[in-house]
Amino acid sequence: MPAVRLLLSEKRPMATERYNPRASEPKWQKAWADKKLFEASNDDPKPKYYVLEMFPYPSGRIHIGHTRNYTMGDVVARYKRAKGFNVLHPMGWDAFGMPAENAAMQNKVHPKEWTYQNIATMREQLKVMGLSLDWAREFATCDVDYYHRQQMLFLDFVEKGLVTRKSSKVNWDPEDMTVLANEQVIDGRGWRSGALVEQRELTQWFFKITDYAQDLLDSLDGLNEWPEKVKLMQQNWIGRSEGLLVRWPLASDVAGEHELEVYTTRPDTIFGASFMAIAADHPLAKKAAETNPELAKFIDEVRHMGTSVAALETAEKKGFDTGIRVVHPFDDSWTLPVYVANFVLMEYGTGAIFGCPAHDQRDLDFANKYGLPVVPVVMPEGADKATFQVIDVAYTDDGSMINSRFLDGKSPSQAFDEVARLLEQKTIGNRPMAERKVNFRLRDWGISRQRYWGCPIPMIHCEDCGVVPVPKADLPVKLPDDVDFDRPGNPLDRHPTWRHVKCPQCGKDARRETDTMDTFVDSSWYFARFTAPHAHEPTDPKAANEWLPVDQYIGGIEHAILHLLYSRFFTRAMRETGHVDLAEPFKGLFTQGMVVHETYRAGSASSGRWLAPTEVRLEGVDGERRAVEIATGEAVTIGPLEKMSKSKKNTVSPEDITDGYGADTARWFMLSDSPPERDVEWTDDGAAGAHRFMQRIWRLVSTAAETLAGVKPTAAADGEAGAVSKAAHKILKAVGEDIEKLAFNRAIARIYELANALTAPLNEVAEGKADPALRGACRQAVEILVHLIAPVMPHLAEECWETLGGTELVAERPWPVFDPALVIDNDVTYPVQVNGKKRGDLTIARDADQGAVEKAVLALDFVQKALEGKAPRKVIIVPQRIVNVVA
RNA sequence: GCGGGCGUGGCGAAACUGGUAACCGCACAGGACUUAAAAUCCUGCGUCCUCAGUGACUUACGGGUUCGACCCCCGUCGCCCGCACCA
Repeated sequence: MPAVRLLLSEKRPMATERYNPRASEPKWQKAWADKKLFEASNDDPKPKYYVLEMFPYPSGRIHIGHTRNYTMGDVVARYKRAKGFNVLHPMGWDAFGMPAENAAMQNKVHPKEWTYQNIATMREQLKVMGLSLDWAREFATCDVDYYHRQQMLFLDFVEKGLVTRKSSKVNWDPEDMTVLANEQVIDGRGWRSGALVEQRELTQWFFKITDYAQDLLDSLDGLNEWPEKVKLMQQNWIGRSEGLLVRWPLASDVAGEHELEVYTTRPDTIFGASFMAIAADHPLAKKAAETNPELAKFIDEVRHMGTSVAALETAEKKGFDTGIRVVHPFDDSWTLPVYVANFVLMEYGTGAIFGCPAHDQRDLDFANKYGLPVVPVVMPEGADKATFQVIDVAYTDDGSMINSRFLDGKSPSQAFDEVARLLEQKTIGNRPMAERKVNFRLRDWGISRQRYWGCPIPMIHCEDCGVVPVPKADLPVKLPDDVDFDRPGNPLDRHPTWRHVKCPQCGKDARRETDTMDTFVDSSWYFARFTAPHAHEPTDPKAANEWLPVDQYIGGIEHAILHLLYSRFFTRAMRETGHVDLAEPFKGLFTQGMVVHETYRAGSASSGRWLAPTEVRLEGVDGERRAVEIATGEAVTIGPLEKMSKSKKNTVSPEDITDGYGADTARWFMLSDSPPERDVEWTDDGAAGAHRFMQRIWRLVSTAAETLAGVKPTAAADGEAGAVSKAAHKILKAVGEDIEKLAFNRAIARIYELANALTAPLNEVAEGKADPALRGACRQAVEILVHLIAPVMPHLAEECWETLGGTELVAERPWPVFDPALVIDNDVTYPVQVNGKKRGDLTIARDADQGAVEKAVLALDFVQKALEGKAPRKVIIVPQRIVNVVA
């Protein structure tokens, strides 16, 4: 091959060899690393910029979705660095979690070994991408060094009263002998074992996130660089509601109880009440069941139904009359029955409600089933009080009160206030009959997991002293290495020695807490640790306060609620304990779309074998796309675009692209075309197109390097050279703005435009037809082009820059500055509309006043013709935009 | 059920948020170069028509507001996401 190439280059002196990314990319990566260009200093006086992508779980290999995420962050990091910021762009590993233990059980490999091997593999994969990461700050959450600090934080939180231990209902997998998160329960069964999940009462550790519910809700308003969608999701998750606690007197005492407390957001409908409903595990229900075997049986049934999520969704409303009666707060002669109902949850409010069938669909379904009265108390404006009735659709809108005695005629909100005011004055058992109460859907965060591969909770159980924190001097509580996974359950629990420890208070034999922390704890503060990853304390407050908040956080929408909410809570808790001095960790948030790919099945679309893209050949026949299985030659059904997954085999690995085309092509393709928040479809054609463009840039620049050698870059204002300079400066401005807005697809479209605009002038230069002004303008434009591609195709940019004679690296050069005079044209071309339809153009001096524009427009042929000699009714001139003549 | 989003050429999309609808790319078609192919370069590419114009139509569909609507308002249809017996 070398001989042929030599021949070619002799024949065409300007021809250049194709750019070879496989040779160039490692060279430039080494050059950046040697100069430590991406290692951020905590003492740099430049303004800071912290860009962070959600760190990966070391599952085995980097997924193409990861590379899209990190490429976006990298473009921002490289751009901000060029703009003169001190950029922090770190990377680490969210390394604790179930998959490592599952691997241990299946493949007899220690979770630690499995995890660190995966990290080593994935780190190398990331390095191939040429990301401008500060590897000096790398850590994994399973490093003792990291979880040591997490234990310190935990103890600080305990001291501040931010941690509690309480009993709560959990999903328990009896086969794996562990607690499952709600997401891990599928149709009532454990996602791994397939065993029927039980509800168990377990004593667990909780972070008191509910203490911050109001603040977490209120502060969403200030997060103006967050997607509205994410804020809304968090708002719904926190779920604030304003209502009234109402204490209803029991008609007669039940085992010493003489009131029933309910929570309602609709006290205005109190005269529409027709029954009370309490949860199956409400104390009153339990007491009533003691003397009522039928009721006990019903409660048992409800409990069992409750375990299956699927059953819950379709369950019909069921109730059981306890025989207990309550008295209406406004009418001593009015009693209402108390039911145990399957749709009332003990976890929300007080576990008891009053049912107002006319204005709540569930209550209505229930009332209709059990023949309870349905009395409308709110009617829509204009309805007739005498005839308005509710049959099987509850009325939940606004209106005016009816059938409600002294409330009649008021609005529901007036009635709400009136009921609250009156009941607050009445008393029952020395307490007011009602009080206003804000309720949240948000629950405290249960962090106990009966797992090995997590951060040990640094607490000790002593028979005499109770639960005692591990003294800070004794930290870290290290995970023992000698564990076995032969049996299900938590290996820490059955370890021969690990759990035995002396009580730090009394010195007697005690035992360690064997639960470990939820892995969401690990990811709730890693962004703060990056600011001083080697500090002895969890943070170096000075460094943390200087770097934080993260200016731009980028990751998947799947973390919209849990991870982001927990991190917001953690930052507040860390502020409380003096580790940071801010509440909101992420100033800007961006949620990127997924990388999707077509799916292929041999034969049938519903049951055929899944085929990988590499097993399929695509062909176009009569404009129709068809697919054939390479091995068999048989027809393949092309399925819809789906998230890449192993089960559907529609995955493309980063190496598939980097091995052939190089990292720059992969980076460029993943950011072109689709807006970053939307899904992008991976196609071979698209990747090939990106690679073509990369070669085209190389040809353009290397040709220019020969013909423009020694030419001084100079902007021109007029003529052909002026057009080149204007194009370059306009696009320079636009690309900067687009990157600031993370509109990478638009930035890339602009770069294509610049390359297109430079092609003809550069040909002229190459053919020796260009004057000095054009040569200077072209030289400058090419240099701008190289800097514009640098954030996305950093290796190619370095190669180009070197070819142009640059001595520094592009990675250490400033972003070029556009000349404001060159981005405005002297002339404006107005589209001219007649009655709102475009009929032609008018090109006129930019500074022409409205009178001059109007005069020129009215003189145009097509305007004259349209007006038929009459005067226009109106001429609308929007400066620099458009002219509309109304005939 | 509740909350939110989206719908633009064959495809991914753009339109400075009320001012020329379709930038840029992919695919496709024609041409140049070549013995040939690849690569590269040039041209065309929303639909329709009396194949031409300063033409008609066109942003899911139907209305409205406006000099002017992909953008705002009302209604209909379709797709997607989140939460879900939350009182």
